[in-house]
Amino acid sequence: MNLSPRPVEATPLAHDRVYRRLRARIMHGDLPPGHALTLRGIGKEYEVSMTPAREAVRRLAAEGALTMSTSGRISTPELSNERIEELAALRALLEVELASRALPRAHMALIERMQTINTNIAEAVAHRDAVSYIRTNLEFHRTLYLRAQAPAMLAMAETVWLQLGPTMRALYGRLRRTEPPHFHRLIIAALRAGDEPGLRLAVRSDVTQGLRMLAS
Amino acid sequence: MNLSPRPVEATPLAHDRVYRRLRARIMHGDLPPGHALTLRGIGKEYEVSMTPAREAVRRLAAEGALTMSTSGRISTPELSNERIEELAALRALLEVELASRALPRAHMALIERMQTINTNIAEAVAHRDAVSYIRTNLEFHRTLYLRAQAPAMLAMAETVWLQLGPTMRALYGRLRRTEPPHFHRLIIAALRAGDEPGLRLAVRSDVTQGLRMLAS
DNA sequence: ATGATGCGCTTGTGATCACAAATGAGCCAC
DNA sequence: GTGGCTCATTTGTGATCACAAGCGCATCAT
Repeated sequence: MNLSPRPVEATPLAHDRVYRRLRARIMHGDLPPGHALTLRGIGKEYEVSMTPAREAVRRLAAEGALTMSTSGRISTPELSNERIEELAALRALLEVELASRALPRAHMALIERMQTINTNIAEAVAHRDAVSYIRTNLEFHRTLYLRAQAPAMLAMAETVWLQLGPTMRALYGRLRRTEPPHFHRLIIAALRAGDEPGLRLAVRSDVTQGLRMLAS
Repeated sequence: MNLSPRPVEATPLAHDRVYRRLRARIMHGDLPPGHALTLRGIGKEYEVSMTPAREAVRRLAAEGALTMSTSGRISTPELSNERIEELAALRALLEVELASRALPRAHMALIERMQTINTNIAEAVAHRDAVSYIRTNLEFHRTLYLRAQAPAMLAMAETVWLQLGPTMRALYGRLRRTEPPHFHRLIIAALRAGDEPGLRLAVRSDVTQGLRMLAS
């Protein structure tokens, strides 16, 4: 048996580092729709060669976080209105189910953590910081969904978030919002009350409300 | 403007060929759970170098069609019962919605095509051919869902099929089935009648029935 | 017989390179 | 000025290579 003091920290793998950092930037709306990227540029930025950069890009393209033209040029996607509506419907479908599964497992500590995150969201809104707003908003949802104990379902929801990242940045950039998300309070209230139909409605409303106005 | 007689057939790209052929094999149950693969072996089989083979494998691993050990070894996944049940729930969630969206667009020609496919399924069952059974069964579902005009949703459903491919092979291999799928007839009947609740129930039953017995 | 040990070979990773295609800026003709 | 053409540059693709780590088998001691 191997009892040698093997280092615990796994994955110093180059392509995985690049993938994760790029993924976070895209999901959180750091890049606008249609933004162009190059393999050599990515490699230079993350101090790797083209090979791991290409693997990271390929994976993100497969997940819909990046698009590749017929000639292989890389850019963030510019979604059609039909695609946006479909992704919003997917969010509703998946996240309502995730919330419903998380409800029986949601104890008080979780609800309080969500409330804390909600104040951070309000802060991001006050500072007109689109990236912070998107990131904390997703953190609010993910905190709840982690309790659903449904990793494949959560992964699919995150893939949808990823595809919507650049588009959400474009939305929240031009949307002059002043109040923190209203439906988050309804979600928290439904969680406290153990009200499943109310929770499903609140999540569906929160998810579709913001995205309905994306259809410019 | 470019009026040169450019060849119409796009994508002679090596990594894409490898990806598609591997994906089809996995989705249709050509490989059992836990089957090991190597980059050099794949490259040799499809007459490419390691580079495109690795890109194809990475993409399939990202979609859950392959698993990579901490040391990078490649194999088809061996799913836990919890994961199987979660994927079955995802199938139900997504495919019920897809069927529901396809219903108003399903004209007679589509229903007749589905019926033809259904006879092919019966034939595969009669021949005890697991791969043919899985392939024609998925073709039956995809034919319906294509009418939903929801490409992102269909892509997610196919990702679930992909993850279940090897496991479904293992199931249908040991399951001695004699009759063609019963719920397919209910799906067709609901389509003819324009009965949406009946269609949703039939699809959900068909999807969960086969997978419920996967939990050995 | 059983378990540990050591080693050779297989395997994935990432860098580099040659190549072809496409892009875009500059130039020219009208 | 406007439109089309040309060419240098950028960019993605895929092959090859050096390297390190892991797996598995044979060997050996007990």
